[in-house]
Amino acid sequence: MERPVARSSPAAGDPAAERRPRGRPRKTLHDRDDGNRRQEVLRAAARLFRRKGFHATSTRDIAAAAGMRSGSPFYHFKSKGALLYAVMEEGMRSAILRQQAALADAPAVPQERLRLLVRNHFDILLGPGSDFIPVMLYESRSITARQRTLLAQLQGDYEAPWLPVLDGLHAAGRLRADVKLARLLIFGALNWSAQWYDRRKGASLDELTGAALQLFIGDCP
Amino acid sequence: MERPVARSSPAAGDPAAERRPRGRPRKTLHDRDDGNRRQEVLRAAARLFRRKGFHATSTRDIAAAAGMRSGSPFYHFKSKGALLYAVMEEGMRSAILRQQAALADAPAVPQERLRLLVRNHFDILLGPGSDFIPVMLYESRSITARQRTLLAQLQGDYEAPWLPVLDGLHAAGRLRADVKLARLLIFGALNWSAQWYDRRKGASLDELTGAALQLFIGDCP
DNA sequence: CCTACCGATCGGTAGG
DNA sequence: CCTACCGATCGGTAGG
Repeated sequence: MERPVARSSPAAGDPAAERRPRGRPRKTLHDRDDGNRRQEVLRAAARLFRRKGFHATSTRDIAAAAGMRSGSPFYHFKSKGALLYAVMEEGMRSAILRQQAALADAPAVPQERLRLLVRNHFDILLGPGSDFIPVMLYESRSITARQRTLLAQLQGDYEAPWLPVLDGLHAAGRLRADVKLARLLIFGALNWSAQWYDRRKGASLDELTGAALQLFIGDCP
Repeated sequence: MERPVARSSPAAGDPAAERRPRGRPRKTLHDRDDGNRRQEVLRAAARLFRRKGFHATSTRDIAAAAGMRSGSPFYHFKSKGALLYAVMEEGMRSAILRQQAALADAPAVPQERLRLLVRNHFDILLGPGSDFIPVMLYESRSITARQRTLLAQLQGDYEAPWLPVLDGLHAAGRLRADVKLARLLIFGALNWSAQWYDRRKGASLDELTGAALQLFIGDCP
């Protein structure tokens, strides 16, 4: 949808390309049009949007980070805004898949399911390659209302498995607060970690998960 | 420091000012140079920075919101960045004062002190005129390292009263998690509310406070 | 605080 | 995907 229906034929056979004097650096001689360029643009954008913010990042920054010229990102995405949305959507789809995988072999006891959900959430937010979801969390002002609606559906899918778990803990008396508010407060506690967590120092994700579980559902009895 | 040492004399006596044909709207005939214009710029900036973000807000937007021409904000602030920092610093100084006032007649029991701190935090974050602190929380990427250092000191002052309270709750067994991590998670849960709370619907700040207290220190026994 | 203005940067596009 | 380019906008300033 962001990509033209038909692409021009590959540059192969273009004599100028073979004689190119000092081309920009390429990883290999044959990686052009290998279909990964779009992903590279997406990854570069996620990284820069997270570090500097959407409006502080120029499409030229993104192009340079992906080893392209300034106009080339627009071959893959029809606008800067479409690129931002693509980062967010990709982040959500990946998060949902990873969450489903994490729950696949989970026990039914809500306390352990919550631990898996929290641990997975931290991993999505703070683990390697974790730029996409923070961008979604912190740049939502910059997308259109329609895009926000579409994302809200994916977020609903992501939150769906949390609700029965929290309800179960509430029913068991381990979560005293109103479940609706508790959910919002819990996501806040987790999401905010993207602002302060430093992978190279401090607690591990397991320690973080343990602290969160203790904070939310204690171990009083 | 952001304002020139000496100001030119007031416009009084300037004949052109008296003959001004159709001036931009003024609230009164005598409010020029009344010293409030700087505050109006600051408030307009806080409002716009919060709603649209720092980089998505132009100094022209701010000028218009304050009823000025495009160049005039620079009479009060030497740059857009200085204006952003002024919003953040003003927000922190105000928050510290309000917190001190809230604690002035507080009981010594940690549970009730935490309730006061949380309730006051929500008020600072979500109450009327609450644009300054959200800007500080969500636009910190856009200030310089030196400014971040200065703000960190004010944030330290703000967090200072929380630490003995959390330590007390930990010692009493009401807060099981590591205190350092608990503090970060708690502030996350509270600060994230700026993203979803809607004053016109949903819970009141008292209900929010109650839910937060239940979530963090339960009421198990 | 306004007027008039400047240089720089930016998103985006035509054509190949 | 590059080259060459455009119109718009932006932060900021001189001078009054």
